Amino acid sequence: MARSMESGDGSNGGSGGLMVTELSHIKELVRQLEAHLGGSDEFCRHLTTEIFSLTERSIGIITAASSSSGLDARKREYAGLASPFPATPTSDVADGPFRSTKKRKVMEKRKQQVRVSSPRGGAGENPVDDGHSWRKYGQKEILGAKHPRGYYRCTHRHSQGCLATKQVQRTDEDPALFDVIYHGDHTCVQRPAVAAAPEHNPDANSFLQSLTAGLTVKTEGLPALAADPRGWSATAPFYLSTPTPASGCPATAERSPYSAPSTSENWGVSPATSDSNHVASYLPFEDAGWRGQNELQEVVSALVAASAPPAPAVDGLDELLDIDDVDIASFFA
DNA sequence: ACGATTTGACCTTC
DNA sequence: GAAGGTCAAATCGT
Repeated sequence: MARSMESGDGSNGGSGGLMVTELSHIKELVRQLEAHLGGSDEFCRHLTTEIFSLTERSIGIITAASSSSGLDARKREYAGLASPFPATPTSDVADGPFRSTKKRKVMEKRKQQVRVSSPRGGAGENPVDDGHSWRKYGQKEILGAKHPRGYYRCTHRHSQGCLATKQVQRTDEDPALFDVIYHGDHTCVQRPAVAAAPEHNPDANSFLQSLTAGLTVKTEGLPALAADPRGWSATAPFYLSTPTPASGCPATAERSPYSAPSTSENWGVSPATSDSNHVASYLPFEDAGWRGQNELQEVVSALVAASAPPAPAVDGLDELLDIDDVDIASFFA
């Protein structure tokens, strides 16, 4: 979908309208579903409400992205949707790529926060491979957090001056989930080994088909991920991300928008054996075209999470319900 | 031997 | 001074 939204250099022009139409259709179907459900199943009703809200939100995002310059959307992305945490105070000022002292590194301002699951359902030490090769350079116990935060920088930092970094921290509430904060853009060259599956999705129907595929994979391959209590999106195990303008750095370039990985073990992992040849599988940050797409990704991811059947455990359901009440309210605040 | 990880020290910001 | 981010020597894995 992201790809269909891309429509050249990030304008969301043509296909956006189609998508809005299709999303409106989803809305209507959900409304009908809700009507059919009556009062029979509270959880199902909750889900329909959730899906309805997210669909509306998606429409809003598409509309906004296609009618406005990127600034506002990006501000929103940083301020509310993606990052519940205050911006790193030291990250505002640009600086040279290298320094000679131990002066604190000044990060690029661009920042993206996502939540990812462990590829082994929580057993893995690290979240799923995001397609870039990272080198760990530090770990720190964080006050109030149960798990330490790992600091990673791009493997090609020295060879290519790539300044991308990320911080990975296991969430307190669910050890299977990781909070990943990305700083800076990859400027390194990491040639994608494969450009998986659907090459292009020209219209919203493709988007919906792929969304369905994503839902299936999500449901079958991984434990249900509840919508986040703090308004995070649970990053679904499929790629909704998107290709960036052709002029972008190869590391951030092409990938099919949502090639659904087949298992929880291998999704997002490059088939290449060399760590420097990872597929640019999902791109937490990028220019123009990504802006609104990312928001939509979050929306769809959350939609997927909300649509996934809850784990058998009953308490999970209660938690989910509580969480989503807050989440929904925040959407329209 | 080389690259990645670990970990304590150091640095910056608040 | 506390907390978070980074450095770099030591260590580990291949």
